[in-house]
Amino acid sequence: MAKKNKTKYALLGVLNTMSGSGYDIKKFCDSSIRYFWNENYGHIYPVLQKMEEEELVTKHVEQTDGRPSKNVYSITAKGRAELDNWLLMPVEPEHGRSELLLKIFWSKNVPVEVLIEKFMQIKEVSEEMLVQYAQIENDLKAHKDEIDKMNLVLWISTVNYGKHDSEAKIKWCEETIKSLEEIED
Amino acid sequence: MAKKNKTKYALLGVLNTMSGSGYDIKKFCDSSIRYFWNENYGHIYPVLQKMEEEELVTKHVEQTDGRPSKNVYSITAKGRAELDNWLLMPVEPEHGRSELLLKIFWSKNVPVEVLIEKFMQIKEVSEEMLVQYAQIENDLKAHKDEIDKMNLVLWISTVNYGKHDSEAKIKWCEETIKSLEEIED
DNA sequence: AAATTATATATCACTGTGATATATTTCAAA
DNA sequence: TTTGAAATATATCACAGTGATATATAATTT
Repeated sequence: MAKKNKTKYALLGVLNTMSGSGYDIKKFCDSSIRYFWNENYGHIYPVLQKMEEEELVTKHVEQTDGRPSKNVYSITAKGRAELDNWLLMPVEPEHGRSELLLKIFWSKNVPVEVLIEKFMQIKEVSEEMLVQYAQIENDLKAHKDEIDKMNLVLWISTVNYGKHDSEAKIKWCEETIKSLEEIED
Repeated sequence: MAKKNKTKYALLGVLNTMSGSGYDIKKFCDSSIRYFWNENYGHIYPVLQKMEEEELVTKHVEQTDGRPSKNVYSITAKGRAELDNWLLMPVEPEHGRSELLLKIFWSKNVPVEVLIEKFMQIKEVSEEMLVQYAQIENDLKAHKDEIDKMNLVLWISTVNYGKHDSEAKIKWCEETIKSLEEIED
């Protein structure tokens, strides 16, 4: 019927690593999985409440003075089972919507020089991303003694995905620019 | 505030090529841009209505016997201007959510053999995609005399994106499988 | 002292998704 | 031949996801 709720699994994954509030979860996401997954409060809070009802997590309220009291969530055995089960299920095919490709597809009346300029910009952004991924990989390898062996391989694999993706985009831009230049003649 | 409506531009792009009903538009999308853009009726019909109100398209009702009467939409000068304007604007950065990478990130307790098996499956799917993209490219080149020169370059570029993307995934799978095998020892 | 950043939760309006409902024609297989 | 599947055509629902905004206060920086 509707799209399947994947935020649930992102939150279960975080809570399987640490207990924390919605705010803590958001911070964790932003600092670790942000390159391929982003969460926002508008979803975190309602999904946490729903998961509590489903007994996938438990809530305990921490009183603080001044600040709003903190709702600390922890994963339950049932939640862990749900996560493990999801991890083994095949990934649902992602149709995705690429605004970039949509624009290119409809751009026949855009002047060639403007298009070439745009592809050069895309190439530059991809080159910057490549530098960022290399940095993350270095950071991971620098802390390799503190990270679980298995996690290290998996986390480096996700970074590697980004590297291959950026490299592919760069090559694609170069090839497209070349064929656009051939039109101009 | 909310996410920006991109369906609008997809529909304007289609209607810039041909006039037609919601049904026609859906068919066009499924047969041309499906690899990077998918539209569904749940969105096409309300967005068409809204665009009519904004005078980006006009509707004329075609009576048919038996079947529901067909609402044929055509793009207006205002709609064409809106499309042209959007085409020149930079692409909004896509954060995207990759269920695949999310799963890998949380998979430290999944047995290594199971993970390797999963990566082999992903590799196979990417190899199949590569074949499909090659086929589309051949089809395009076979009809190159009927296609506008500029469109041919742009459409082949979008197919090429898919090819580079698949190739990158294949390489990534091979590398990850290799590093997973090294853990097993 | 003032301004900014960090902590913390909640809600709104909107976009996007995929299933389902409804109804008829046309064509092919049993 | 009739049964049924596929194509034509529109509409609607429940839910998922987004990003901005509202509301408060503490700690830190300027």
